[in-house]
Formats: sequence, C-alpha cells, structure tokens
Amino acid sequence: MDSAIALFSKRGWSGFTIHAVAQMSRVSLGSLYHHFGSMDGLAAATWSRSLTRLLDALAHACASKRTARTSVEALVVGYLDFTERRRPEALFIHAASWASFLVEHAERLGAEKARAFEPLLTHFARYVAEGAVVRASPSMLEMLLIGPAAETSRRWLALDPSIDLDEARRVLPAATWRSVVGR
Amino acid sequence: MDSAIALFSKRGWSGFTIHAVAQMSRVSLGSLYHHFGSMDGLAAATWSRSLTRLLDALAHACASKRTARTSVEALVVGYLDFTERRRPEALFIHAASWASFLVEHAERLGAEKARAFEPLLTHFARYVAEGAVVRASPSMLEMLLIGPAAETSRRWLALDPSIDLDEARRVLPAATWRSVVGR
DNA sequence: TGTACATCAGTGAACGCGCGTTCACTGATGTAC
DNA sequence: TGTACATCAGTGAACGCGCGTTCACTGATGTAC
Repeated sequence: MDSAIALFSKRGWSGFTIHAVAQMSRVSLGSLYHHFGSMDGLAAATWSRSLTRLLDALAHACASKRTARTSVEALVVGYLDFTERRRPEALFIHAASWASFLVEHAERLGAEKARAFEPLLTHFARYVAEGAVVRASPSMLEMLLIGPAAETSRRWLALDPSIDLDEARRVLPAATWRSVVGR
Repeated sequence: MDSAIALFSKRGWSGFTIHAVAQMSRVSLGSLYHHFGSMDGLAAATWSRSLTRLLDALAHACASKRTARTSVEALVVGYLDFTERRRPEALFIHAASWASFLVEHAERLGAEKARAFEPLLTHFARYVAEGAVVRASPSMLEMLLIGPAAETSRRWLALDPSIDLDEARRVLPAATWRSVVGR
C-alpha cells in the first residue's frame, strides 16, 4: 500500500498499475492477488487506510479542545496540516474520489469511513445540541466545516501556485468559524 | 463532446474510450483524431467547454446583483443549480480534476479558465476594495466562496444519499456570506 | 468558364503495447491422532 | 515424538482483451491563372 501511494504520487494514474506496485514493493503479483483479490481490492484497501488516517488525525486535533470555536479551528488547521505533511496520501484520497473501485467496494468502504468518522460526529454533536453552532443536518455542517479547507487542499495538491497553505491557516479557521457559529 | 460527457456520466472512466465516443457520436475514429489530435485532446476540449459553461453560469448569476451579499448568495445558488441541472457536465468537471490530460494541456486550459473566470473576478473586486468582504487573496476568497458549494456538489454527484441540494440552497448561501463578510 | 492542383475533412481496418488476471506450482506452517 | 495431511503464503511466466493510435485512402472544397 505504501508503494501504491508512492507510485500514484509520482506518476499519477498512468503509473498506478499492479505490475508497478509489485515491482516497487518487491511483492510478487501472485502474492498481491492472494491478499487483495484484485487491483481494485488493493486500491480500495489503500484508499481506506489513507482516509482513516486523515479522519483519525482530525479527531485527534479536536479531541483536546473544549469549546466549539477552538474545535472548529483545530479541525480546519488539522485538515491543512494533514494535506501538507502527508501529501501523497492526501492526494490519493482526493484523486480516487471518482475511481471505479470506490463504487465496487462502496458498502465496505462506507462502513469503514463511518466508523472512523464517528468520534468527530460525537465531538461536534454536543456543540450542535448546545446551539453553539448552526442548526443544520450533520452533512451540511460537515460541508461548511471542511468545504473551504478541502477545496484549498485540492488546489494545493494540484500544484496551483496561487494557493499558500500558510495563508490558508491564517484565514480559513476564523472564516469557517464565522460560517457555522450559532445564533 | 456531448457523447464523451454522456458516456462518462453513464459508465464512468471505464466507458470513457475513444472507440465508445466514435460509436456513440457516429463520428469515425479518424475524424476524431483529425479534429482533436488524441484522446487526451478530446478530453481536454470537453473539459474546457464544460468548465467555461459553469463559469459563465456563475458570472451570469452574479451579473445583475448590486450588493456583496446578494452576489455571494447568487454565486452559491448558481453553483448548486448548475450541479443539479447539468449533472453530467458537473460530474465531468469534478472527476477530471486529476486526469492526465489536465497536466498535459495545463497551459492552454489554464488560459481558457482564466478568461472565463475574469468577469467574476471583476465583479467581486469592487466589494473587496470597498471592504464589504474580507481582505484576503483572491484565491482564498474563492476557496471560501465556492468551498462549501463545491464540496456539497461533489458529494451529491457521488450519490451520497445524505446530501440534499434543497437544504444546501437554504443553508449554504447565508453561511457562506457570514464567512466572507468584512469587518 | 475550364483546368490543374492543393488543402481540408473524413474513413475504418489493422496494429501493437500494456494492462489485469490466471494458474500450476513450491515451500512453510498448522492440525490430528 | 512421529507421520500424514490440510491449509496458507507466496511465485512469476503466460495469456488475452481492449485500448489509443496509425495510415493509406476517398471525396469535397478552395485557389491560381
């Protein structure tokens, strides 16, 4: 899976083949098939592991915060930090959104995502109940919380030179907070 | 290009082949190569046309607005409307973000995007200068303005059942405005 | 207007590369009694 | 402890399908004089 991530990061989809993964990882083709079942299975497992790491990082960033505002700001900064520090994995998470293996393994991947997402849901549920953040469905709240950070990450990962993650860390946390503050 | 969009929308990347486009459009392979040069060229032209349509729709939605707030809200609603009404094209715009043809034709596509983006930049530049919206780089402002709407569109296009575009139209415009309002 | 030629638009069978996948196999480890 | 067998992990050459691309070609349109 490390090789798969590295290959995608270096060569994009065209370098993301099971032959290349076998060669780079020094694991035989047969062994890859023995453990992952198919190329799609390998891709799905890799994607799931990366997404879980992102969600764990976000949950960890919020866990110690005791107010709605500091939690929101930690979430945004955590997202940007993960993007910068784990670039290859962040890239794969975003780029694979429309790949066929996500559809084929949708139910299993969805369950794993839900499990990794649960701590964040619980953490923010309190602030929603208290009225500290806007009353909206969990999904809409999620869109507001991660929308700007996710879009910024995507542009940065796509090498857009006009995106500066340091500026994003200065501007986005407060702006995101303003967008979700209750009342 | 219509066939390319329709094929991608129906069958995803695996159905997006130049043979399939030739068959569906009843244009010969040779003719496609005569006009587009390659499969990548066809994909790039298709992507560019769709993105221009989106940006034109957004510019049109804002053009008649006379205040910062109504402009921001029209932009957000315009994005969501485009996603719903032109689903296949919106899907292709998002899904192609990490395709190889974008890298290969980066400079030409970048120039075309900049041209289509210009009216929006001009429209909002006034509000930035007046201090009606936050002082931040144009890129950061763009992330705040389209981030939540873009993320919502992506999830909806990926068939996430928890995303309701009508709720998004009620919640996101005001929230987005709060995130960018000056002072 | 006619003739000669150049350019452009379009055709589709054929090619060959690279990809995911298969499969008969080896060797190591676990289990029964 | 020894024997027989089953299961699991791992191997890599070989296969065949489907994809992007090529190319020799036809016919229509434009240009020169």
